[in-house]
Amino acid sequence: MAAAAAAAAAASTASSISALVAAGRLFAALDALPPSYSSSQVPSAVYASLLRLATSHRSLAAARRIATHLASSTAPSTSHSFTATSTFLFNRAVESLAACGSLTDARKLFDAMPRRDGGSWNAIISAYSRGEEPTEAISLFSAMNSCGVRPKDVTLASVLGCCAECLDLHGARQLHGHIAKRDFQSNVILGTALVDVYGKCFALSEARRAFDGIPKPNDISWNVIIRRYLLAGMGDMAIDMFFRMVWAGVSPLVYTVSQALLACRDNGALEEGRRIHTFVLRHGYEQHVHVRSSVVDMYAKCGAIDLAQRLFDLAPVKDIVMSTSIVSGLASCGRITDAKRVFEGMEEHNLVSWNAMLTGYVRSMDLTSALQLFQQMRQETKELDAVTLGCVLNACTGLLDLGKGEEVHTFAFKSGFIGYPFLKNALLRMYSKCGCLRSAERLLLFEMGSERDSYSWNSLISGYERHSMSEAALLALSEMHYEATPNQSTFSSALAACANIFLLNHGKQIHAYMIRNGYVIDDILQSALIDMYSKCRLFDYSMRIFEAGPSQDVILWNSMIFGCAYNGKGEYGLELFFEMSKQGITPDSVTFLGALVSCISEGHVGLGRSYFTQMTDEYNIVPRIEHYECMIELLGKHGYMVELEDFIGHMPFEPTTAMWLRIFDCCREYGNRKLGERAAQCINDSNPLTPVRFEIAPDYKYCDDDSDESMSVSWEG
DNA sequence: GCGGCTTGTG
Repeated sequence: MAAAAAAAAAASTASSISALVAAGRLFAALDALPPSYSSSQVPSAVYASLLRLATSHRSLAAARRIATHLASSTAPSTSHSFTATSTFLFNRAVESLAACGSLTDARKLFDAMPRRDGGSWNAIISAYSRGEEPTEAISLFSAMNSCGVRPKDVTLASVLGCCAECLDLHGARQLHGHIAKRDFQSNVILGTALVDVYGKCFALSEARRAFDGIPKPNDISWNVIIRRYLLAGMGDMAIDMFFRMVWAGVSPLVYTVSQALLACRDNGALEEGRRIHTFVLRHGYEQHVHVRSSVVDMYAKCGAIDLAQRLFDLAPVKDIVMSTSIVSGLASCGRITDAKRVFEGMEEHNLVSWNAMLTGYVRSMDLTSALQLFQQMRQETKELDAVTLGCVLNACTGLLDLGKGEEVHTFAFKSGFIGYPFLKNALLRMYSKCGCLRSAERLLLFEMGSERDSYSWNSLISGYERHSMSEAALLALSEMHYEATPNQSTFSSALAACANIFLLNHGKQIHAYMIRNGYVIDDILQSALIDMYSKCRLFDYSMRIFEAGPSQDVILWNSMIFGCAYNGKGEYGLELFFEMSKQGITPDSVTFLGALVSCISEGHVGLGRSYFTQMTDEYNIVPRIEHYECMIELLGKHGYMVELEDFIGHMPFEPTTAMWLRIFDCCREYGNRKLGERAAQCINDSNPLTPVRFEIAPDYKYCDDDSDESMSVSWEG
């Protein structure tokens, strides 16, 4: 009779709790729970519904009350009374505590359970894997295996996710073993999770094997392998997989189409990009704004800028992303004015579009405009980031403006953007180029730590090389070896360093090292080798390298023309100069410099003058200081003093002190007093502490254009 | 989920 009454009371308690739960009144329902010391039992369905409600309210307090109630009323100290039902409820409580934010509570409850099943392990492992402690999830997984509990597919999937997060390749391989043992390989979700974890750990061949092991990969599986290839920098494989996917009859996700187009962009794969574009049009993907943007971006970056521009003009909606793609595309192929027009026509600008325009100016070497745009940007927006600062730094680097570069450094430090490694690299490069090698060293050695990479070392090495510290450059190369892989840039600077100090054997060793290790000797390396061998007087070697790769690259020809000049074969250099124009290769300012140098050594004054005219008038190349120096040398060395005076009179700037010194010497040699005294005056103005005095050399060479001088020469020791 | 981001030759 009493038992029946108790049962009835319990039933009524249960139904009133259920009603409160149904009404969503969590705490009222909790208050209705019978005291845990009473003998009245709460049905498991009620606990379960309470826990669900606590979880949906994310109420840790509620979850704790339920867990405590559950623990005391199931009396876990007597493990024989701990039934499968209790285990089930405890598992739900563990999940709920974790979902409400307390991994600690979940873990305490899990540890207190006298009996656990696969679900318990799964609950706690999933909790850790969703929380911030993937490593703990992995070690719990090992503990579970030691207890002889066989993992379920969901557990394996969540632990795989943890391995991906910690880049735990070893763990992933072990899980792969479990998956194979349990014959879960045909499970497409697990198979895909495996591909993802291998891919994240950059073990792409294992990722591919796992992918190939999935009997029927779905769109997500394909998406994962394509994305992983792309993120690992293997764009060619990503593109290949995209076509295989289409071939296999699986419809790509919109996201996957964008990824494939990105891969084409990164690889400069215009042809494949075109094919994907056709696919996009045929299958209606062009309605997705992301895909359309990616198509435009792909064309813009693969050199089909006109096509990109046409698609852009036709686009019904020109959003900020697509416009930014066009701006950067136009700027990167030198059409900076067009880029500016699109940029100024945009309805709105954001950080990325400002940065794109800034980068455009920097790439076009219009550095003053870059700095002006930065000023404008500062006025119009408060936003700025590490990329912005990197652009400004690059402008400072190009202008060799150390002062402004240091200002950016200070700002980057104060604003915290210096935390971006690539910005530290930009700083390092700025200091290196500006010849401030001490600051560059300090940055690399003491402030970059593990962040330094081949970019950092390359900047330092090339800085040393450019600033006559060739030994330091080679020393840095050997130190770099311990922590970063040298690349083509590294070797071209190192070869230049060898050339500077005539370290032929060292240069040969670098050459051999590159061949042994399968480095591609591209045009720039080839020209560095030509330069090194010809400066070290191994003219035959440099000729052999020049002739080995028939190249259209003007740099290679430039190096060879200079190589001839170093080896007293100016005539041959001039033949090469003639030959290259015959082959349709456009000479650049350096080519003309080489031609002028050859004319100097061979005494072809008239030819040199006509090259100078040709350069400015036909090729619209603005002569640099070096060209003017060459012309002064050409005319002065061979005694064309009237022409020399005329030439410097027509220069757009006053000759530099170095030029005046050379002119001074030539005037002494050829007995030109008027110009010589003017030179002396200029030299003394700029260097008053060690004045020079003009005197005609006693053995001066007579020059008929200068007749005002007789033999009234005085010579003081 | 699309856009901006560093190293090399004379």
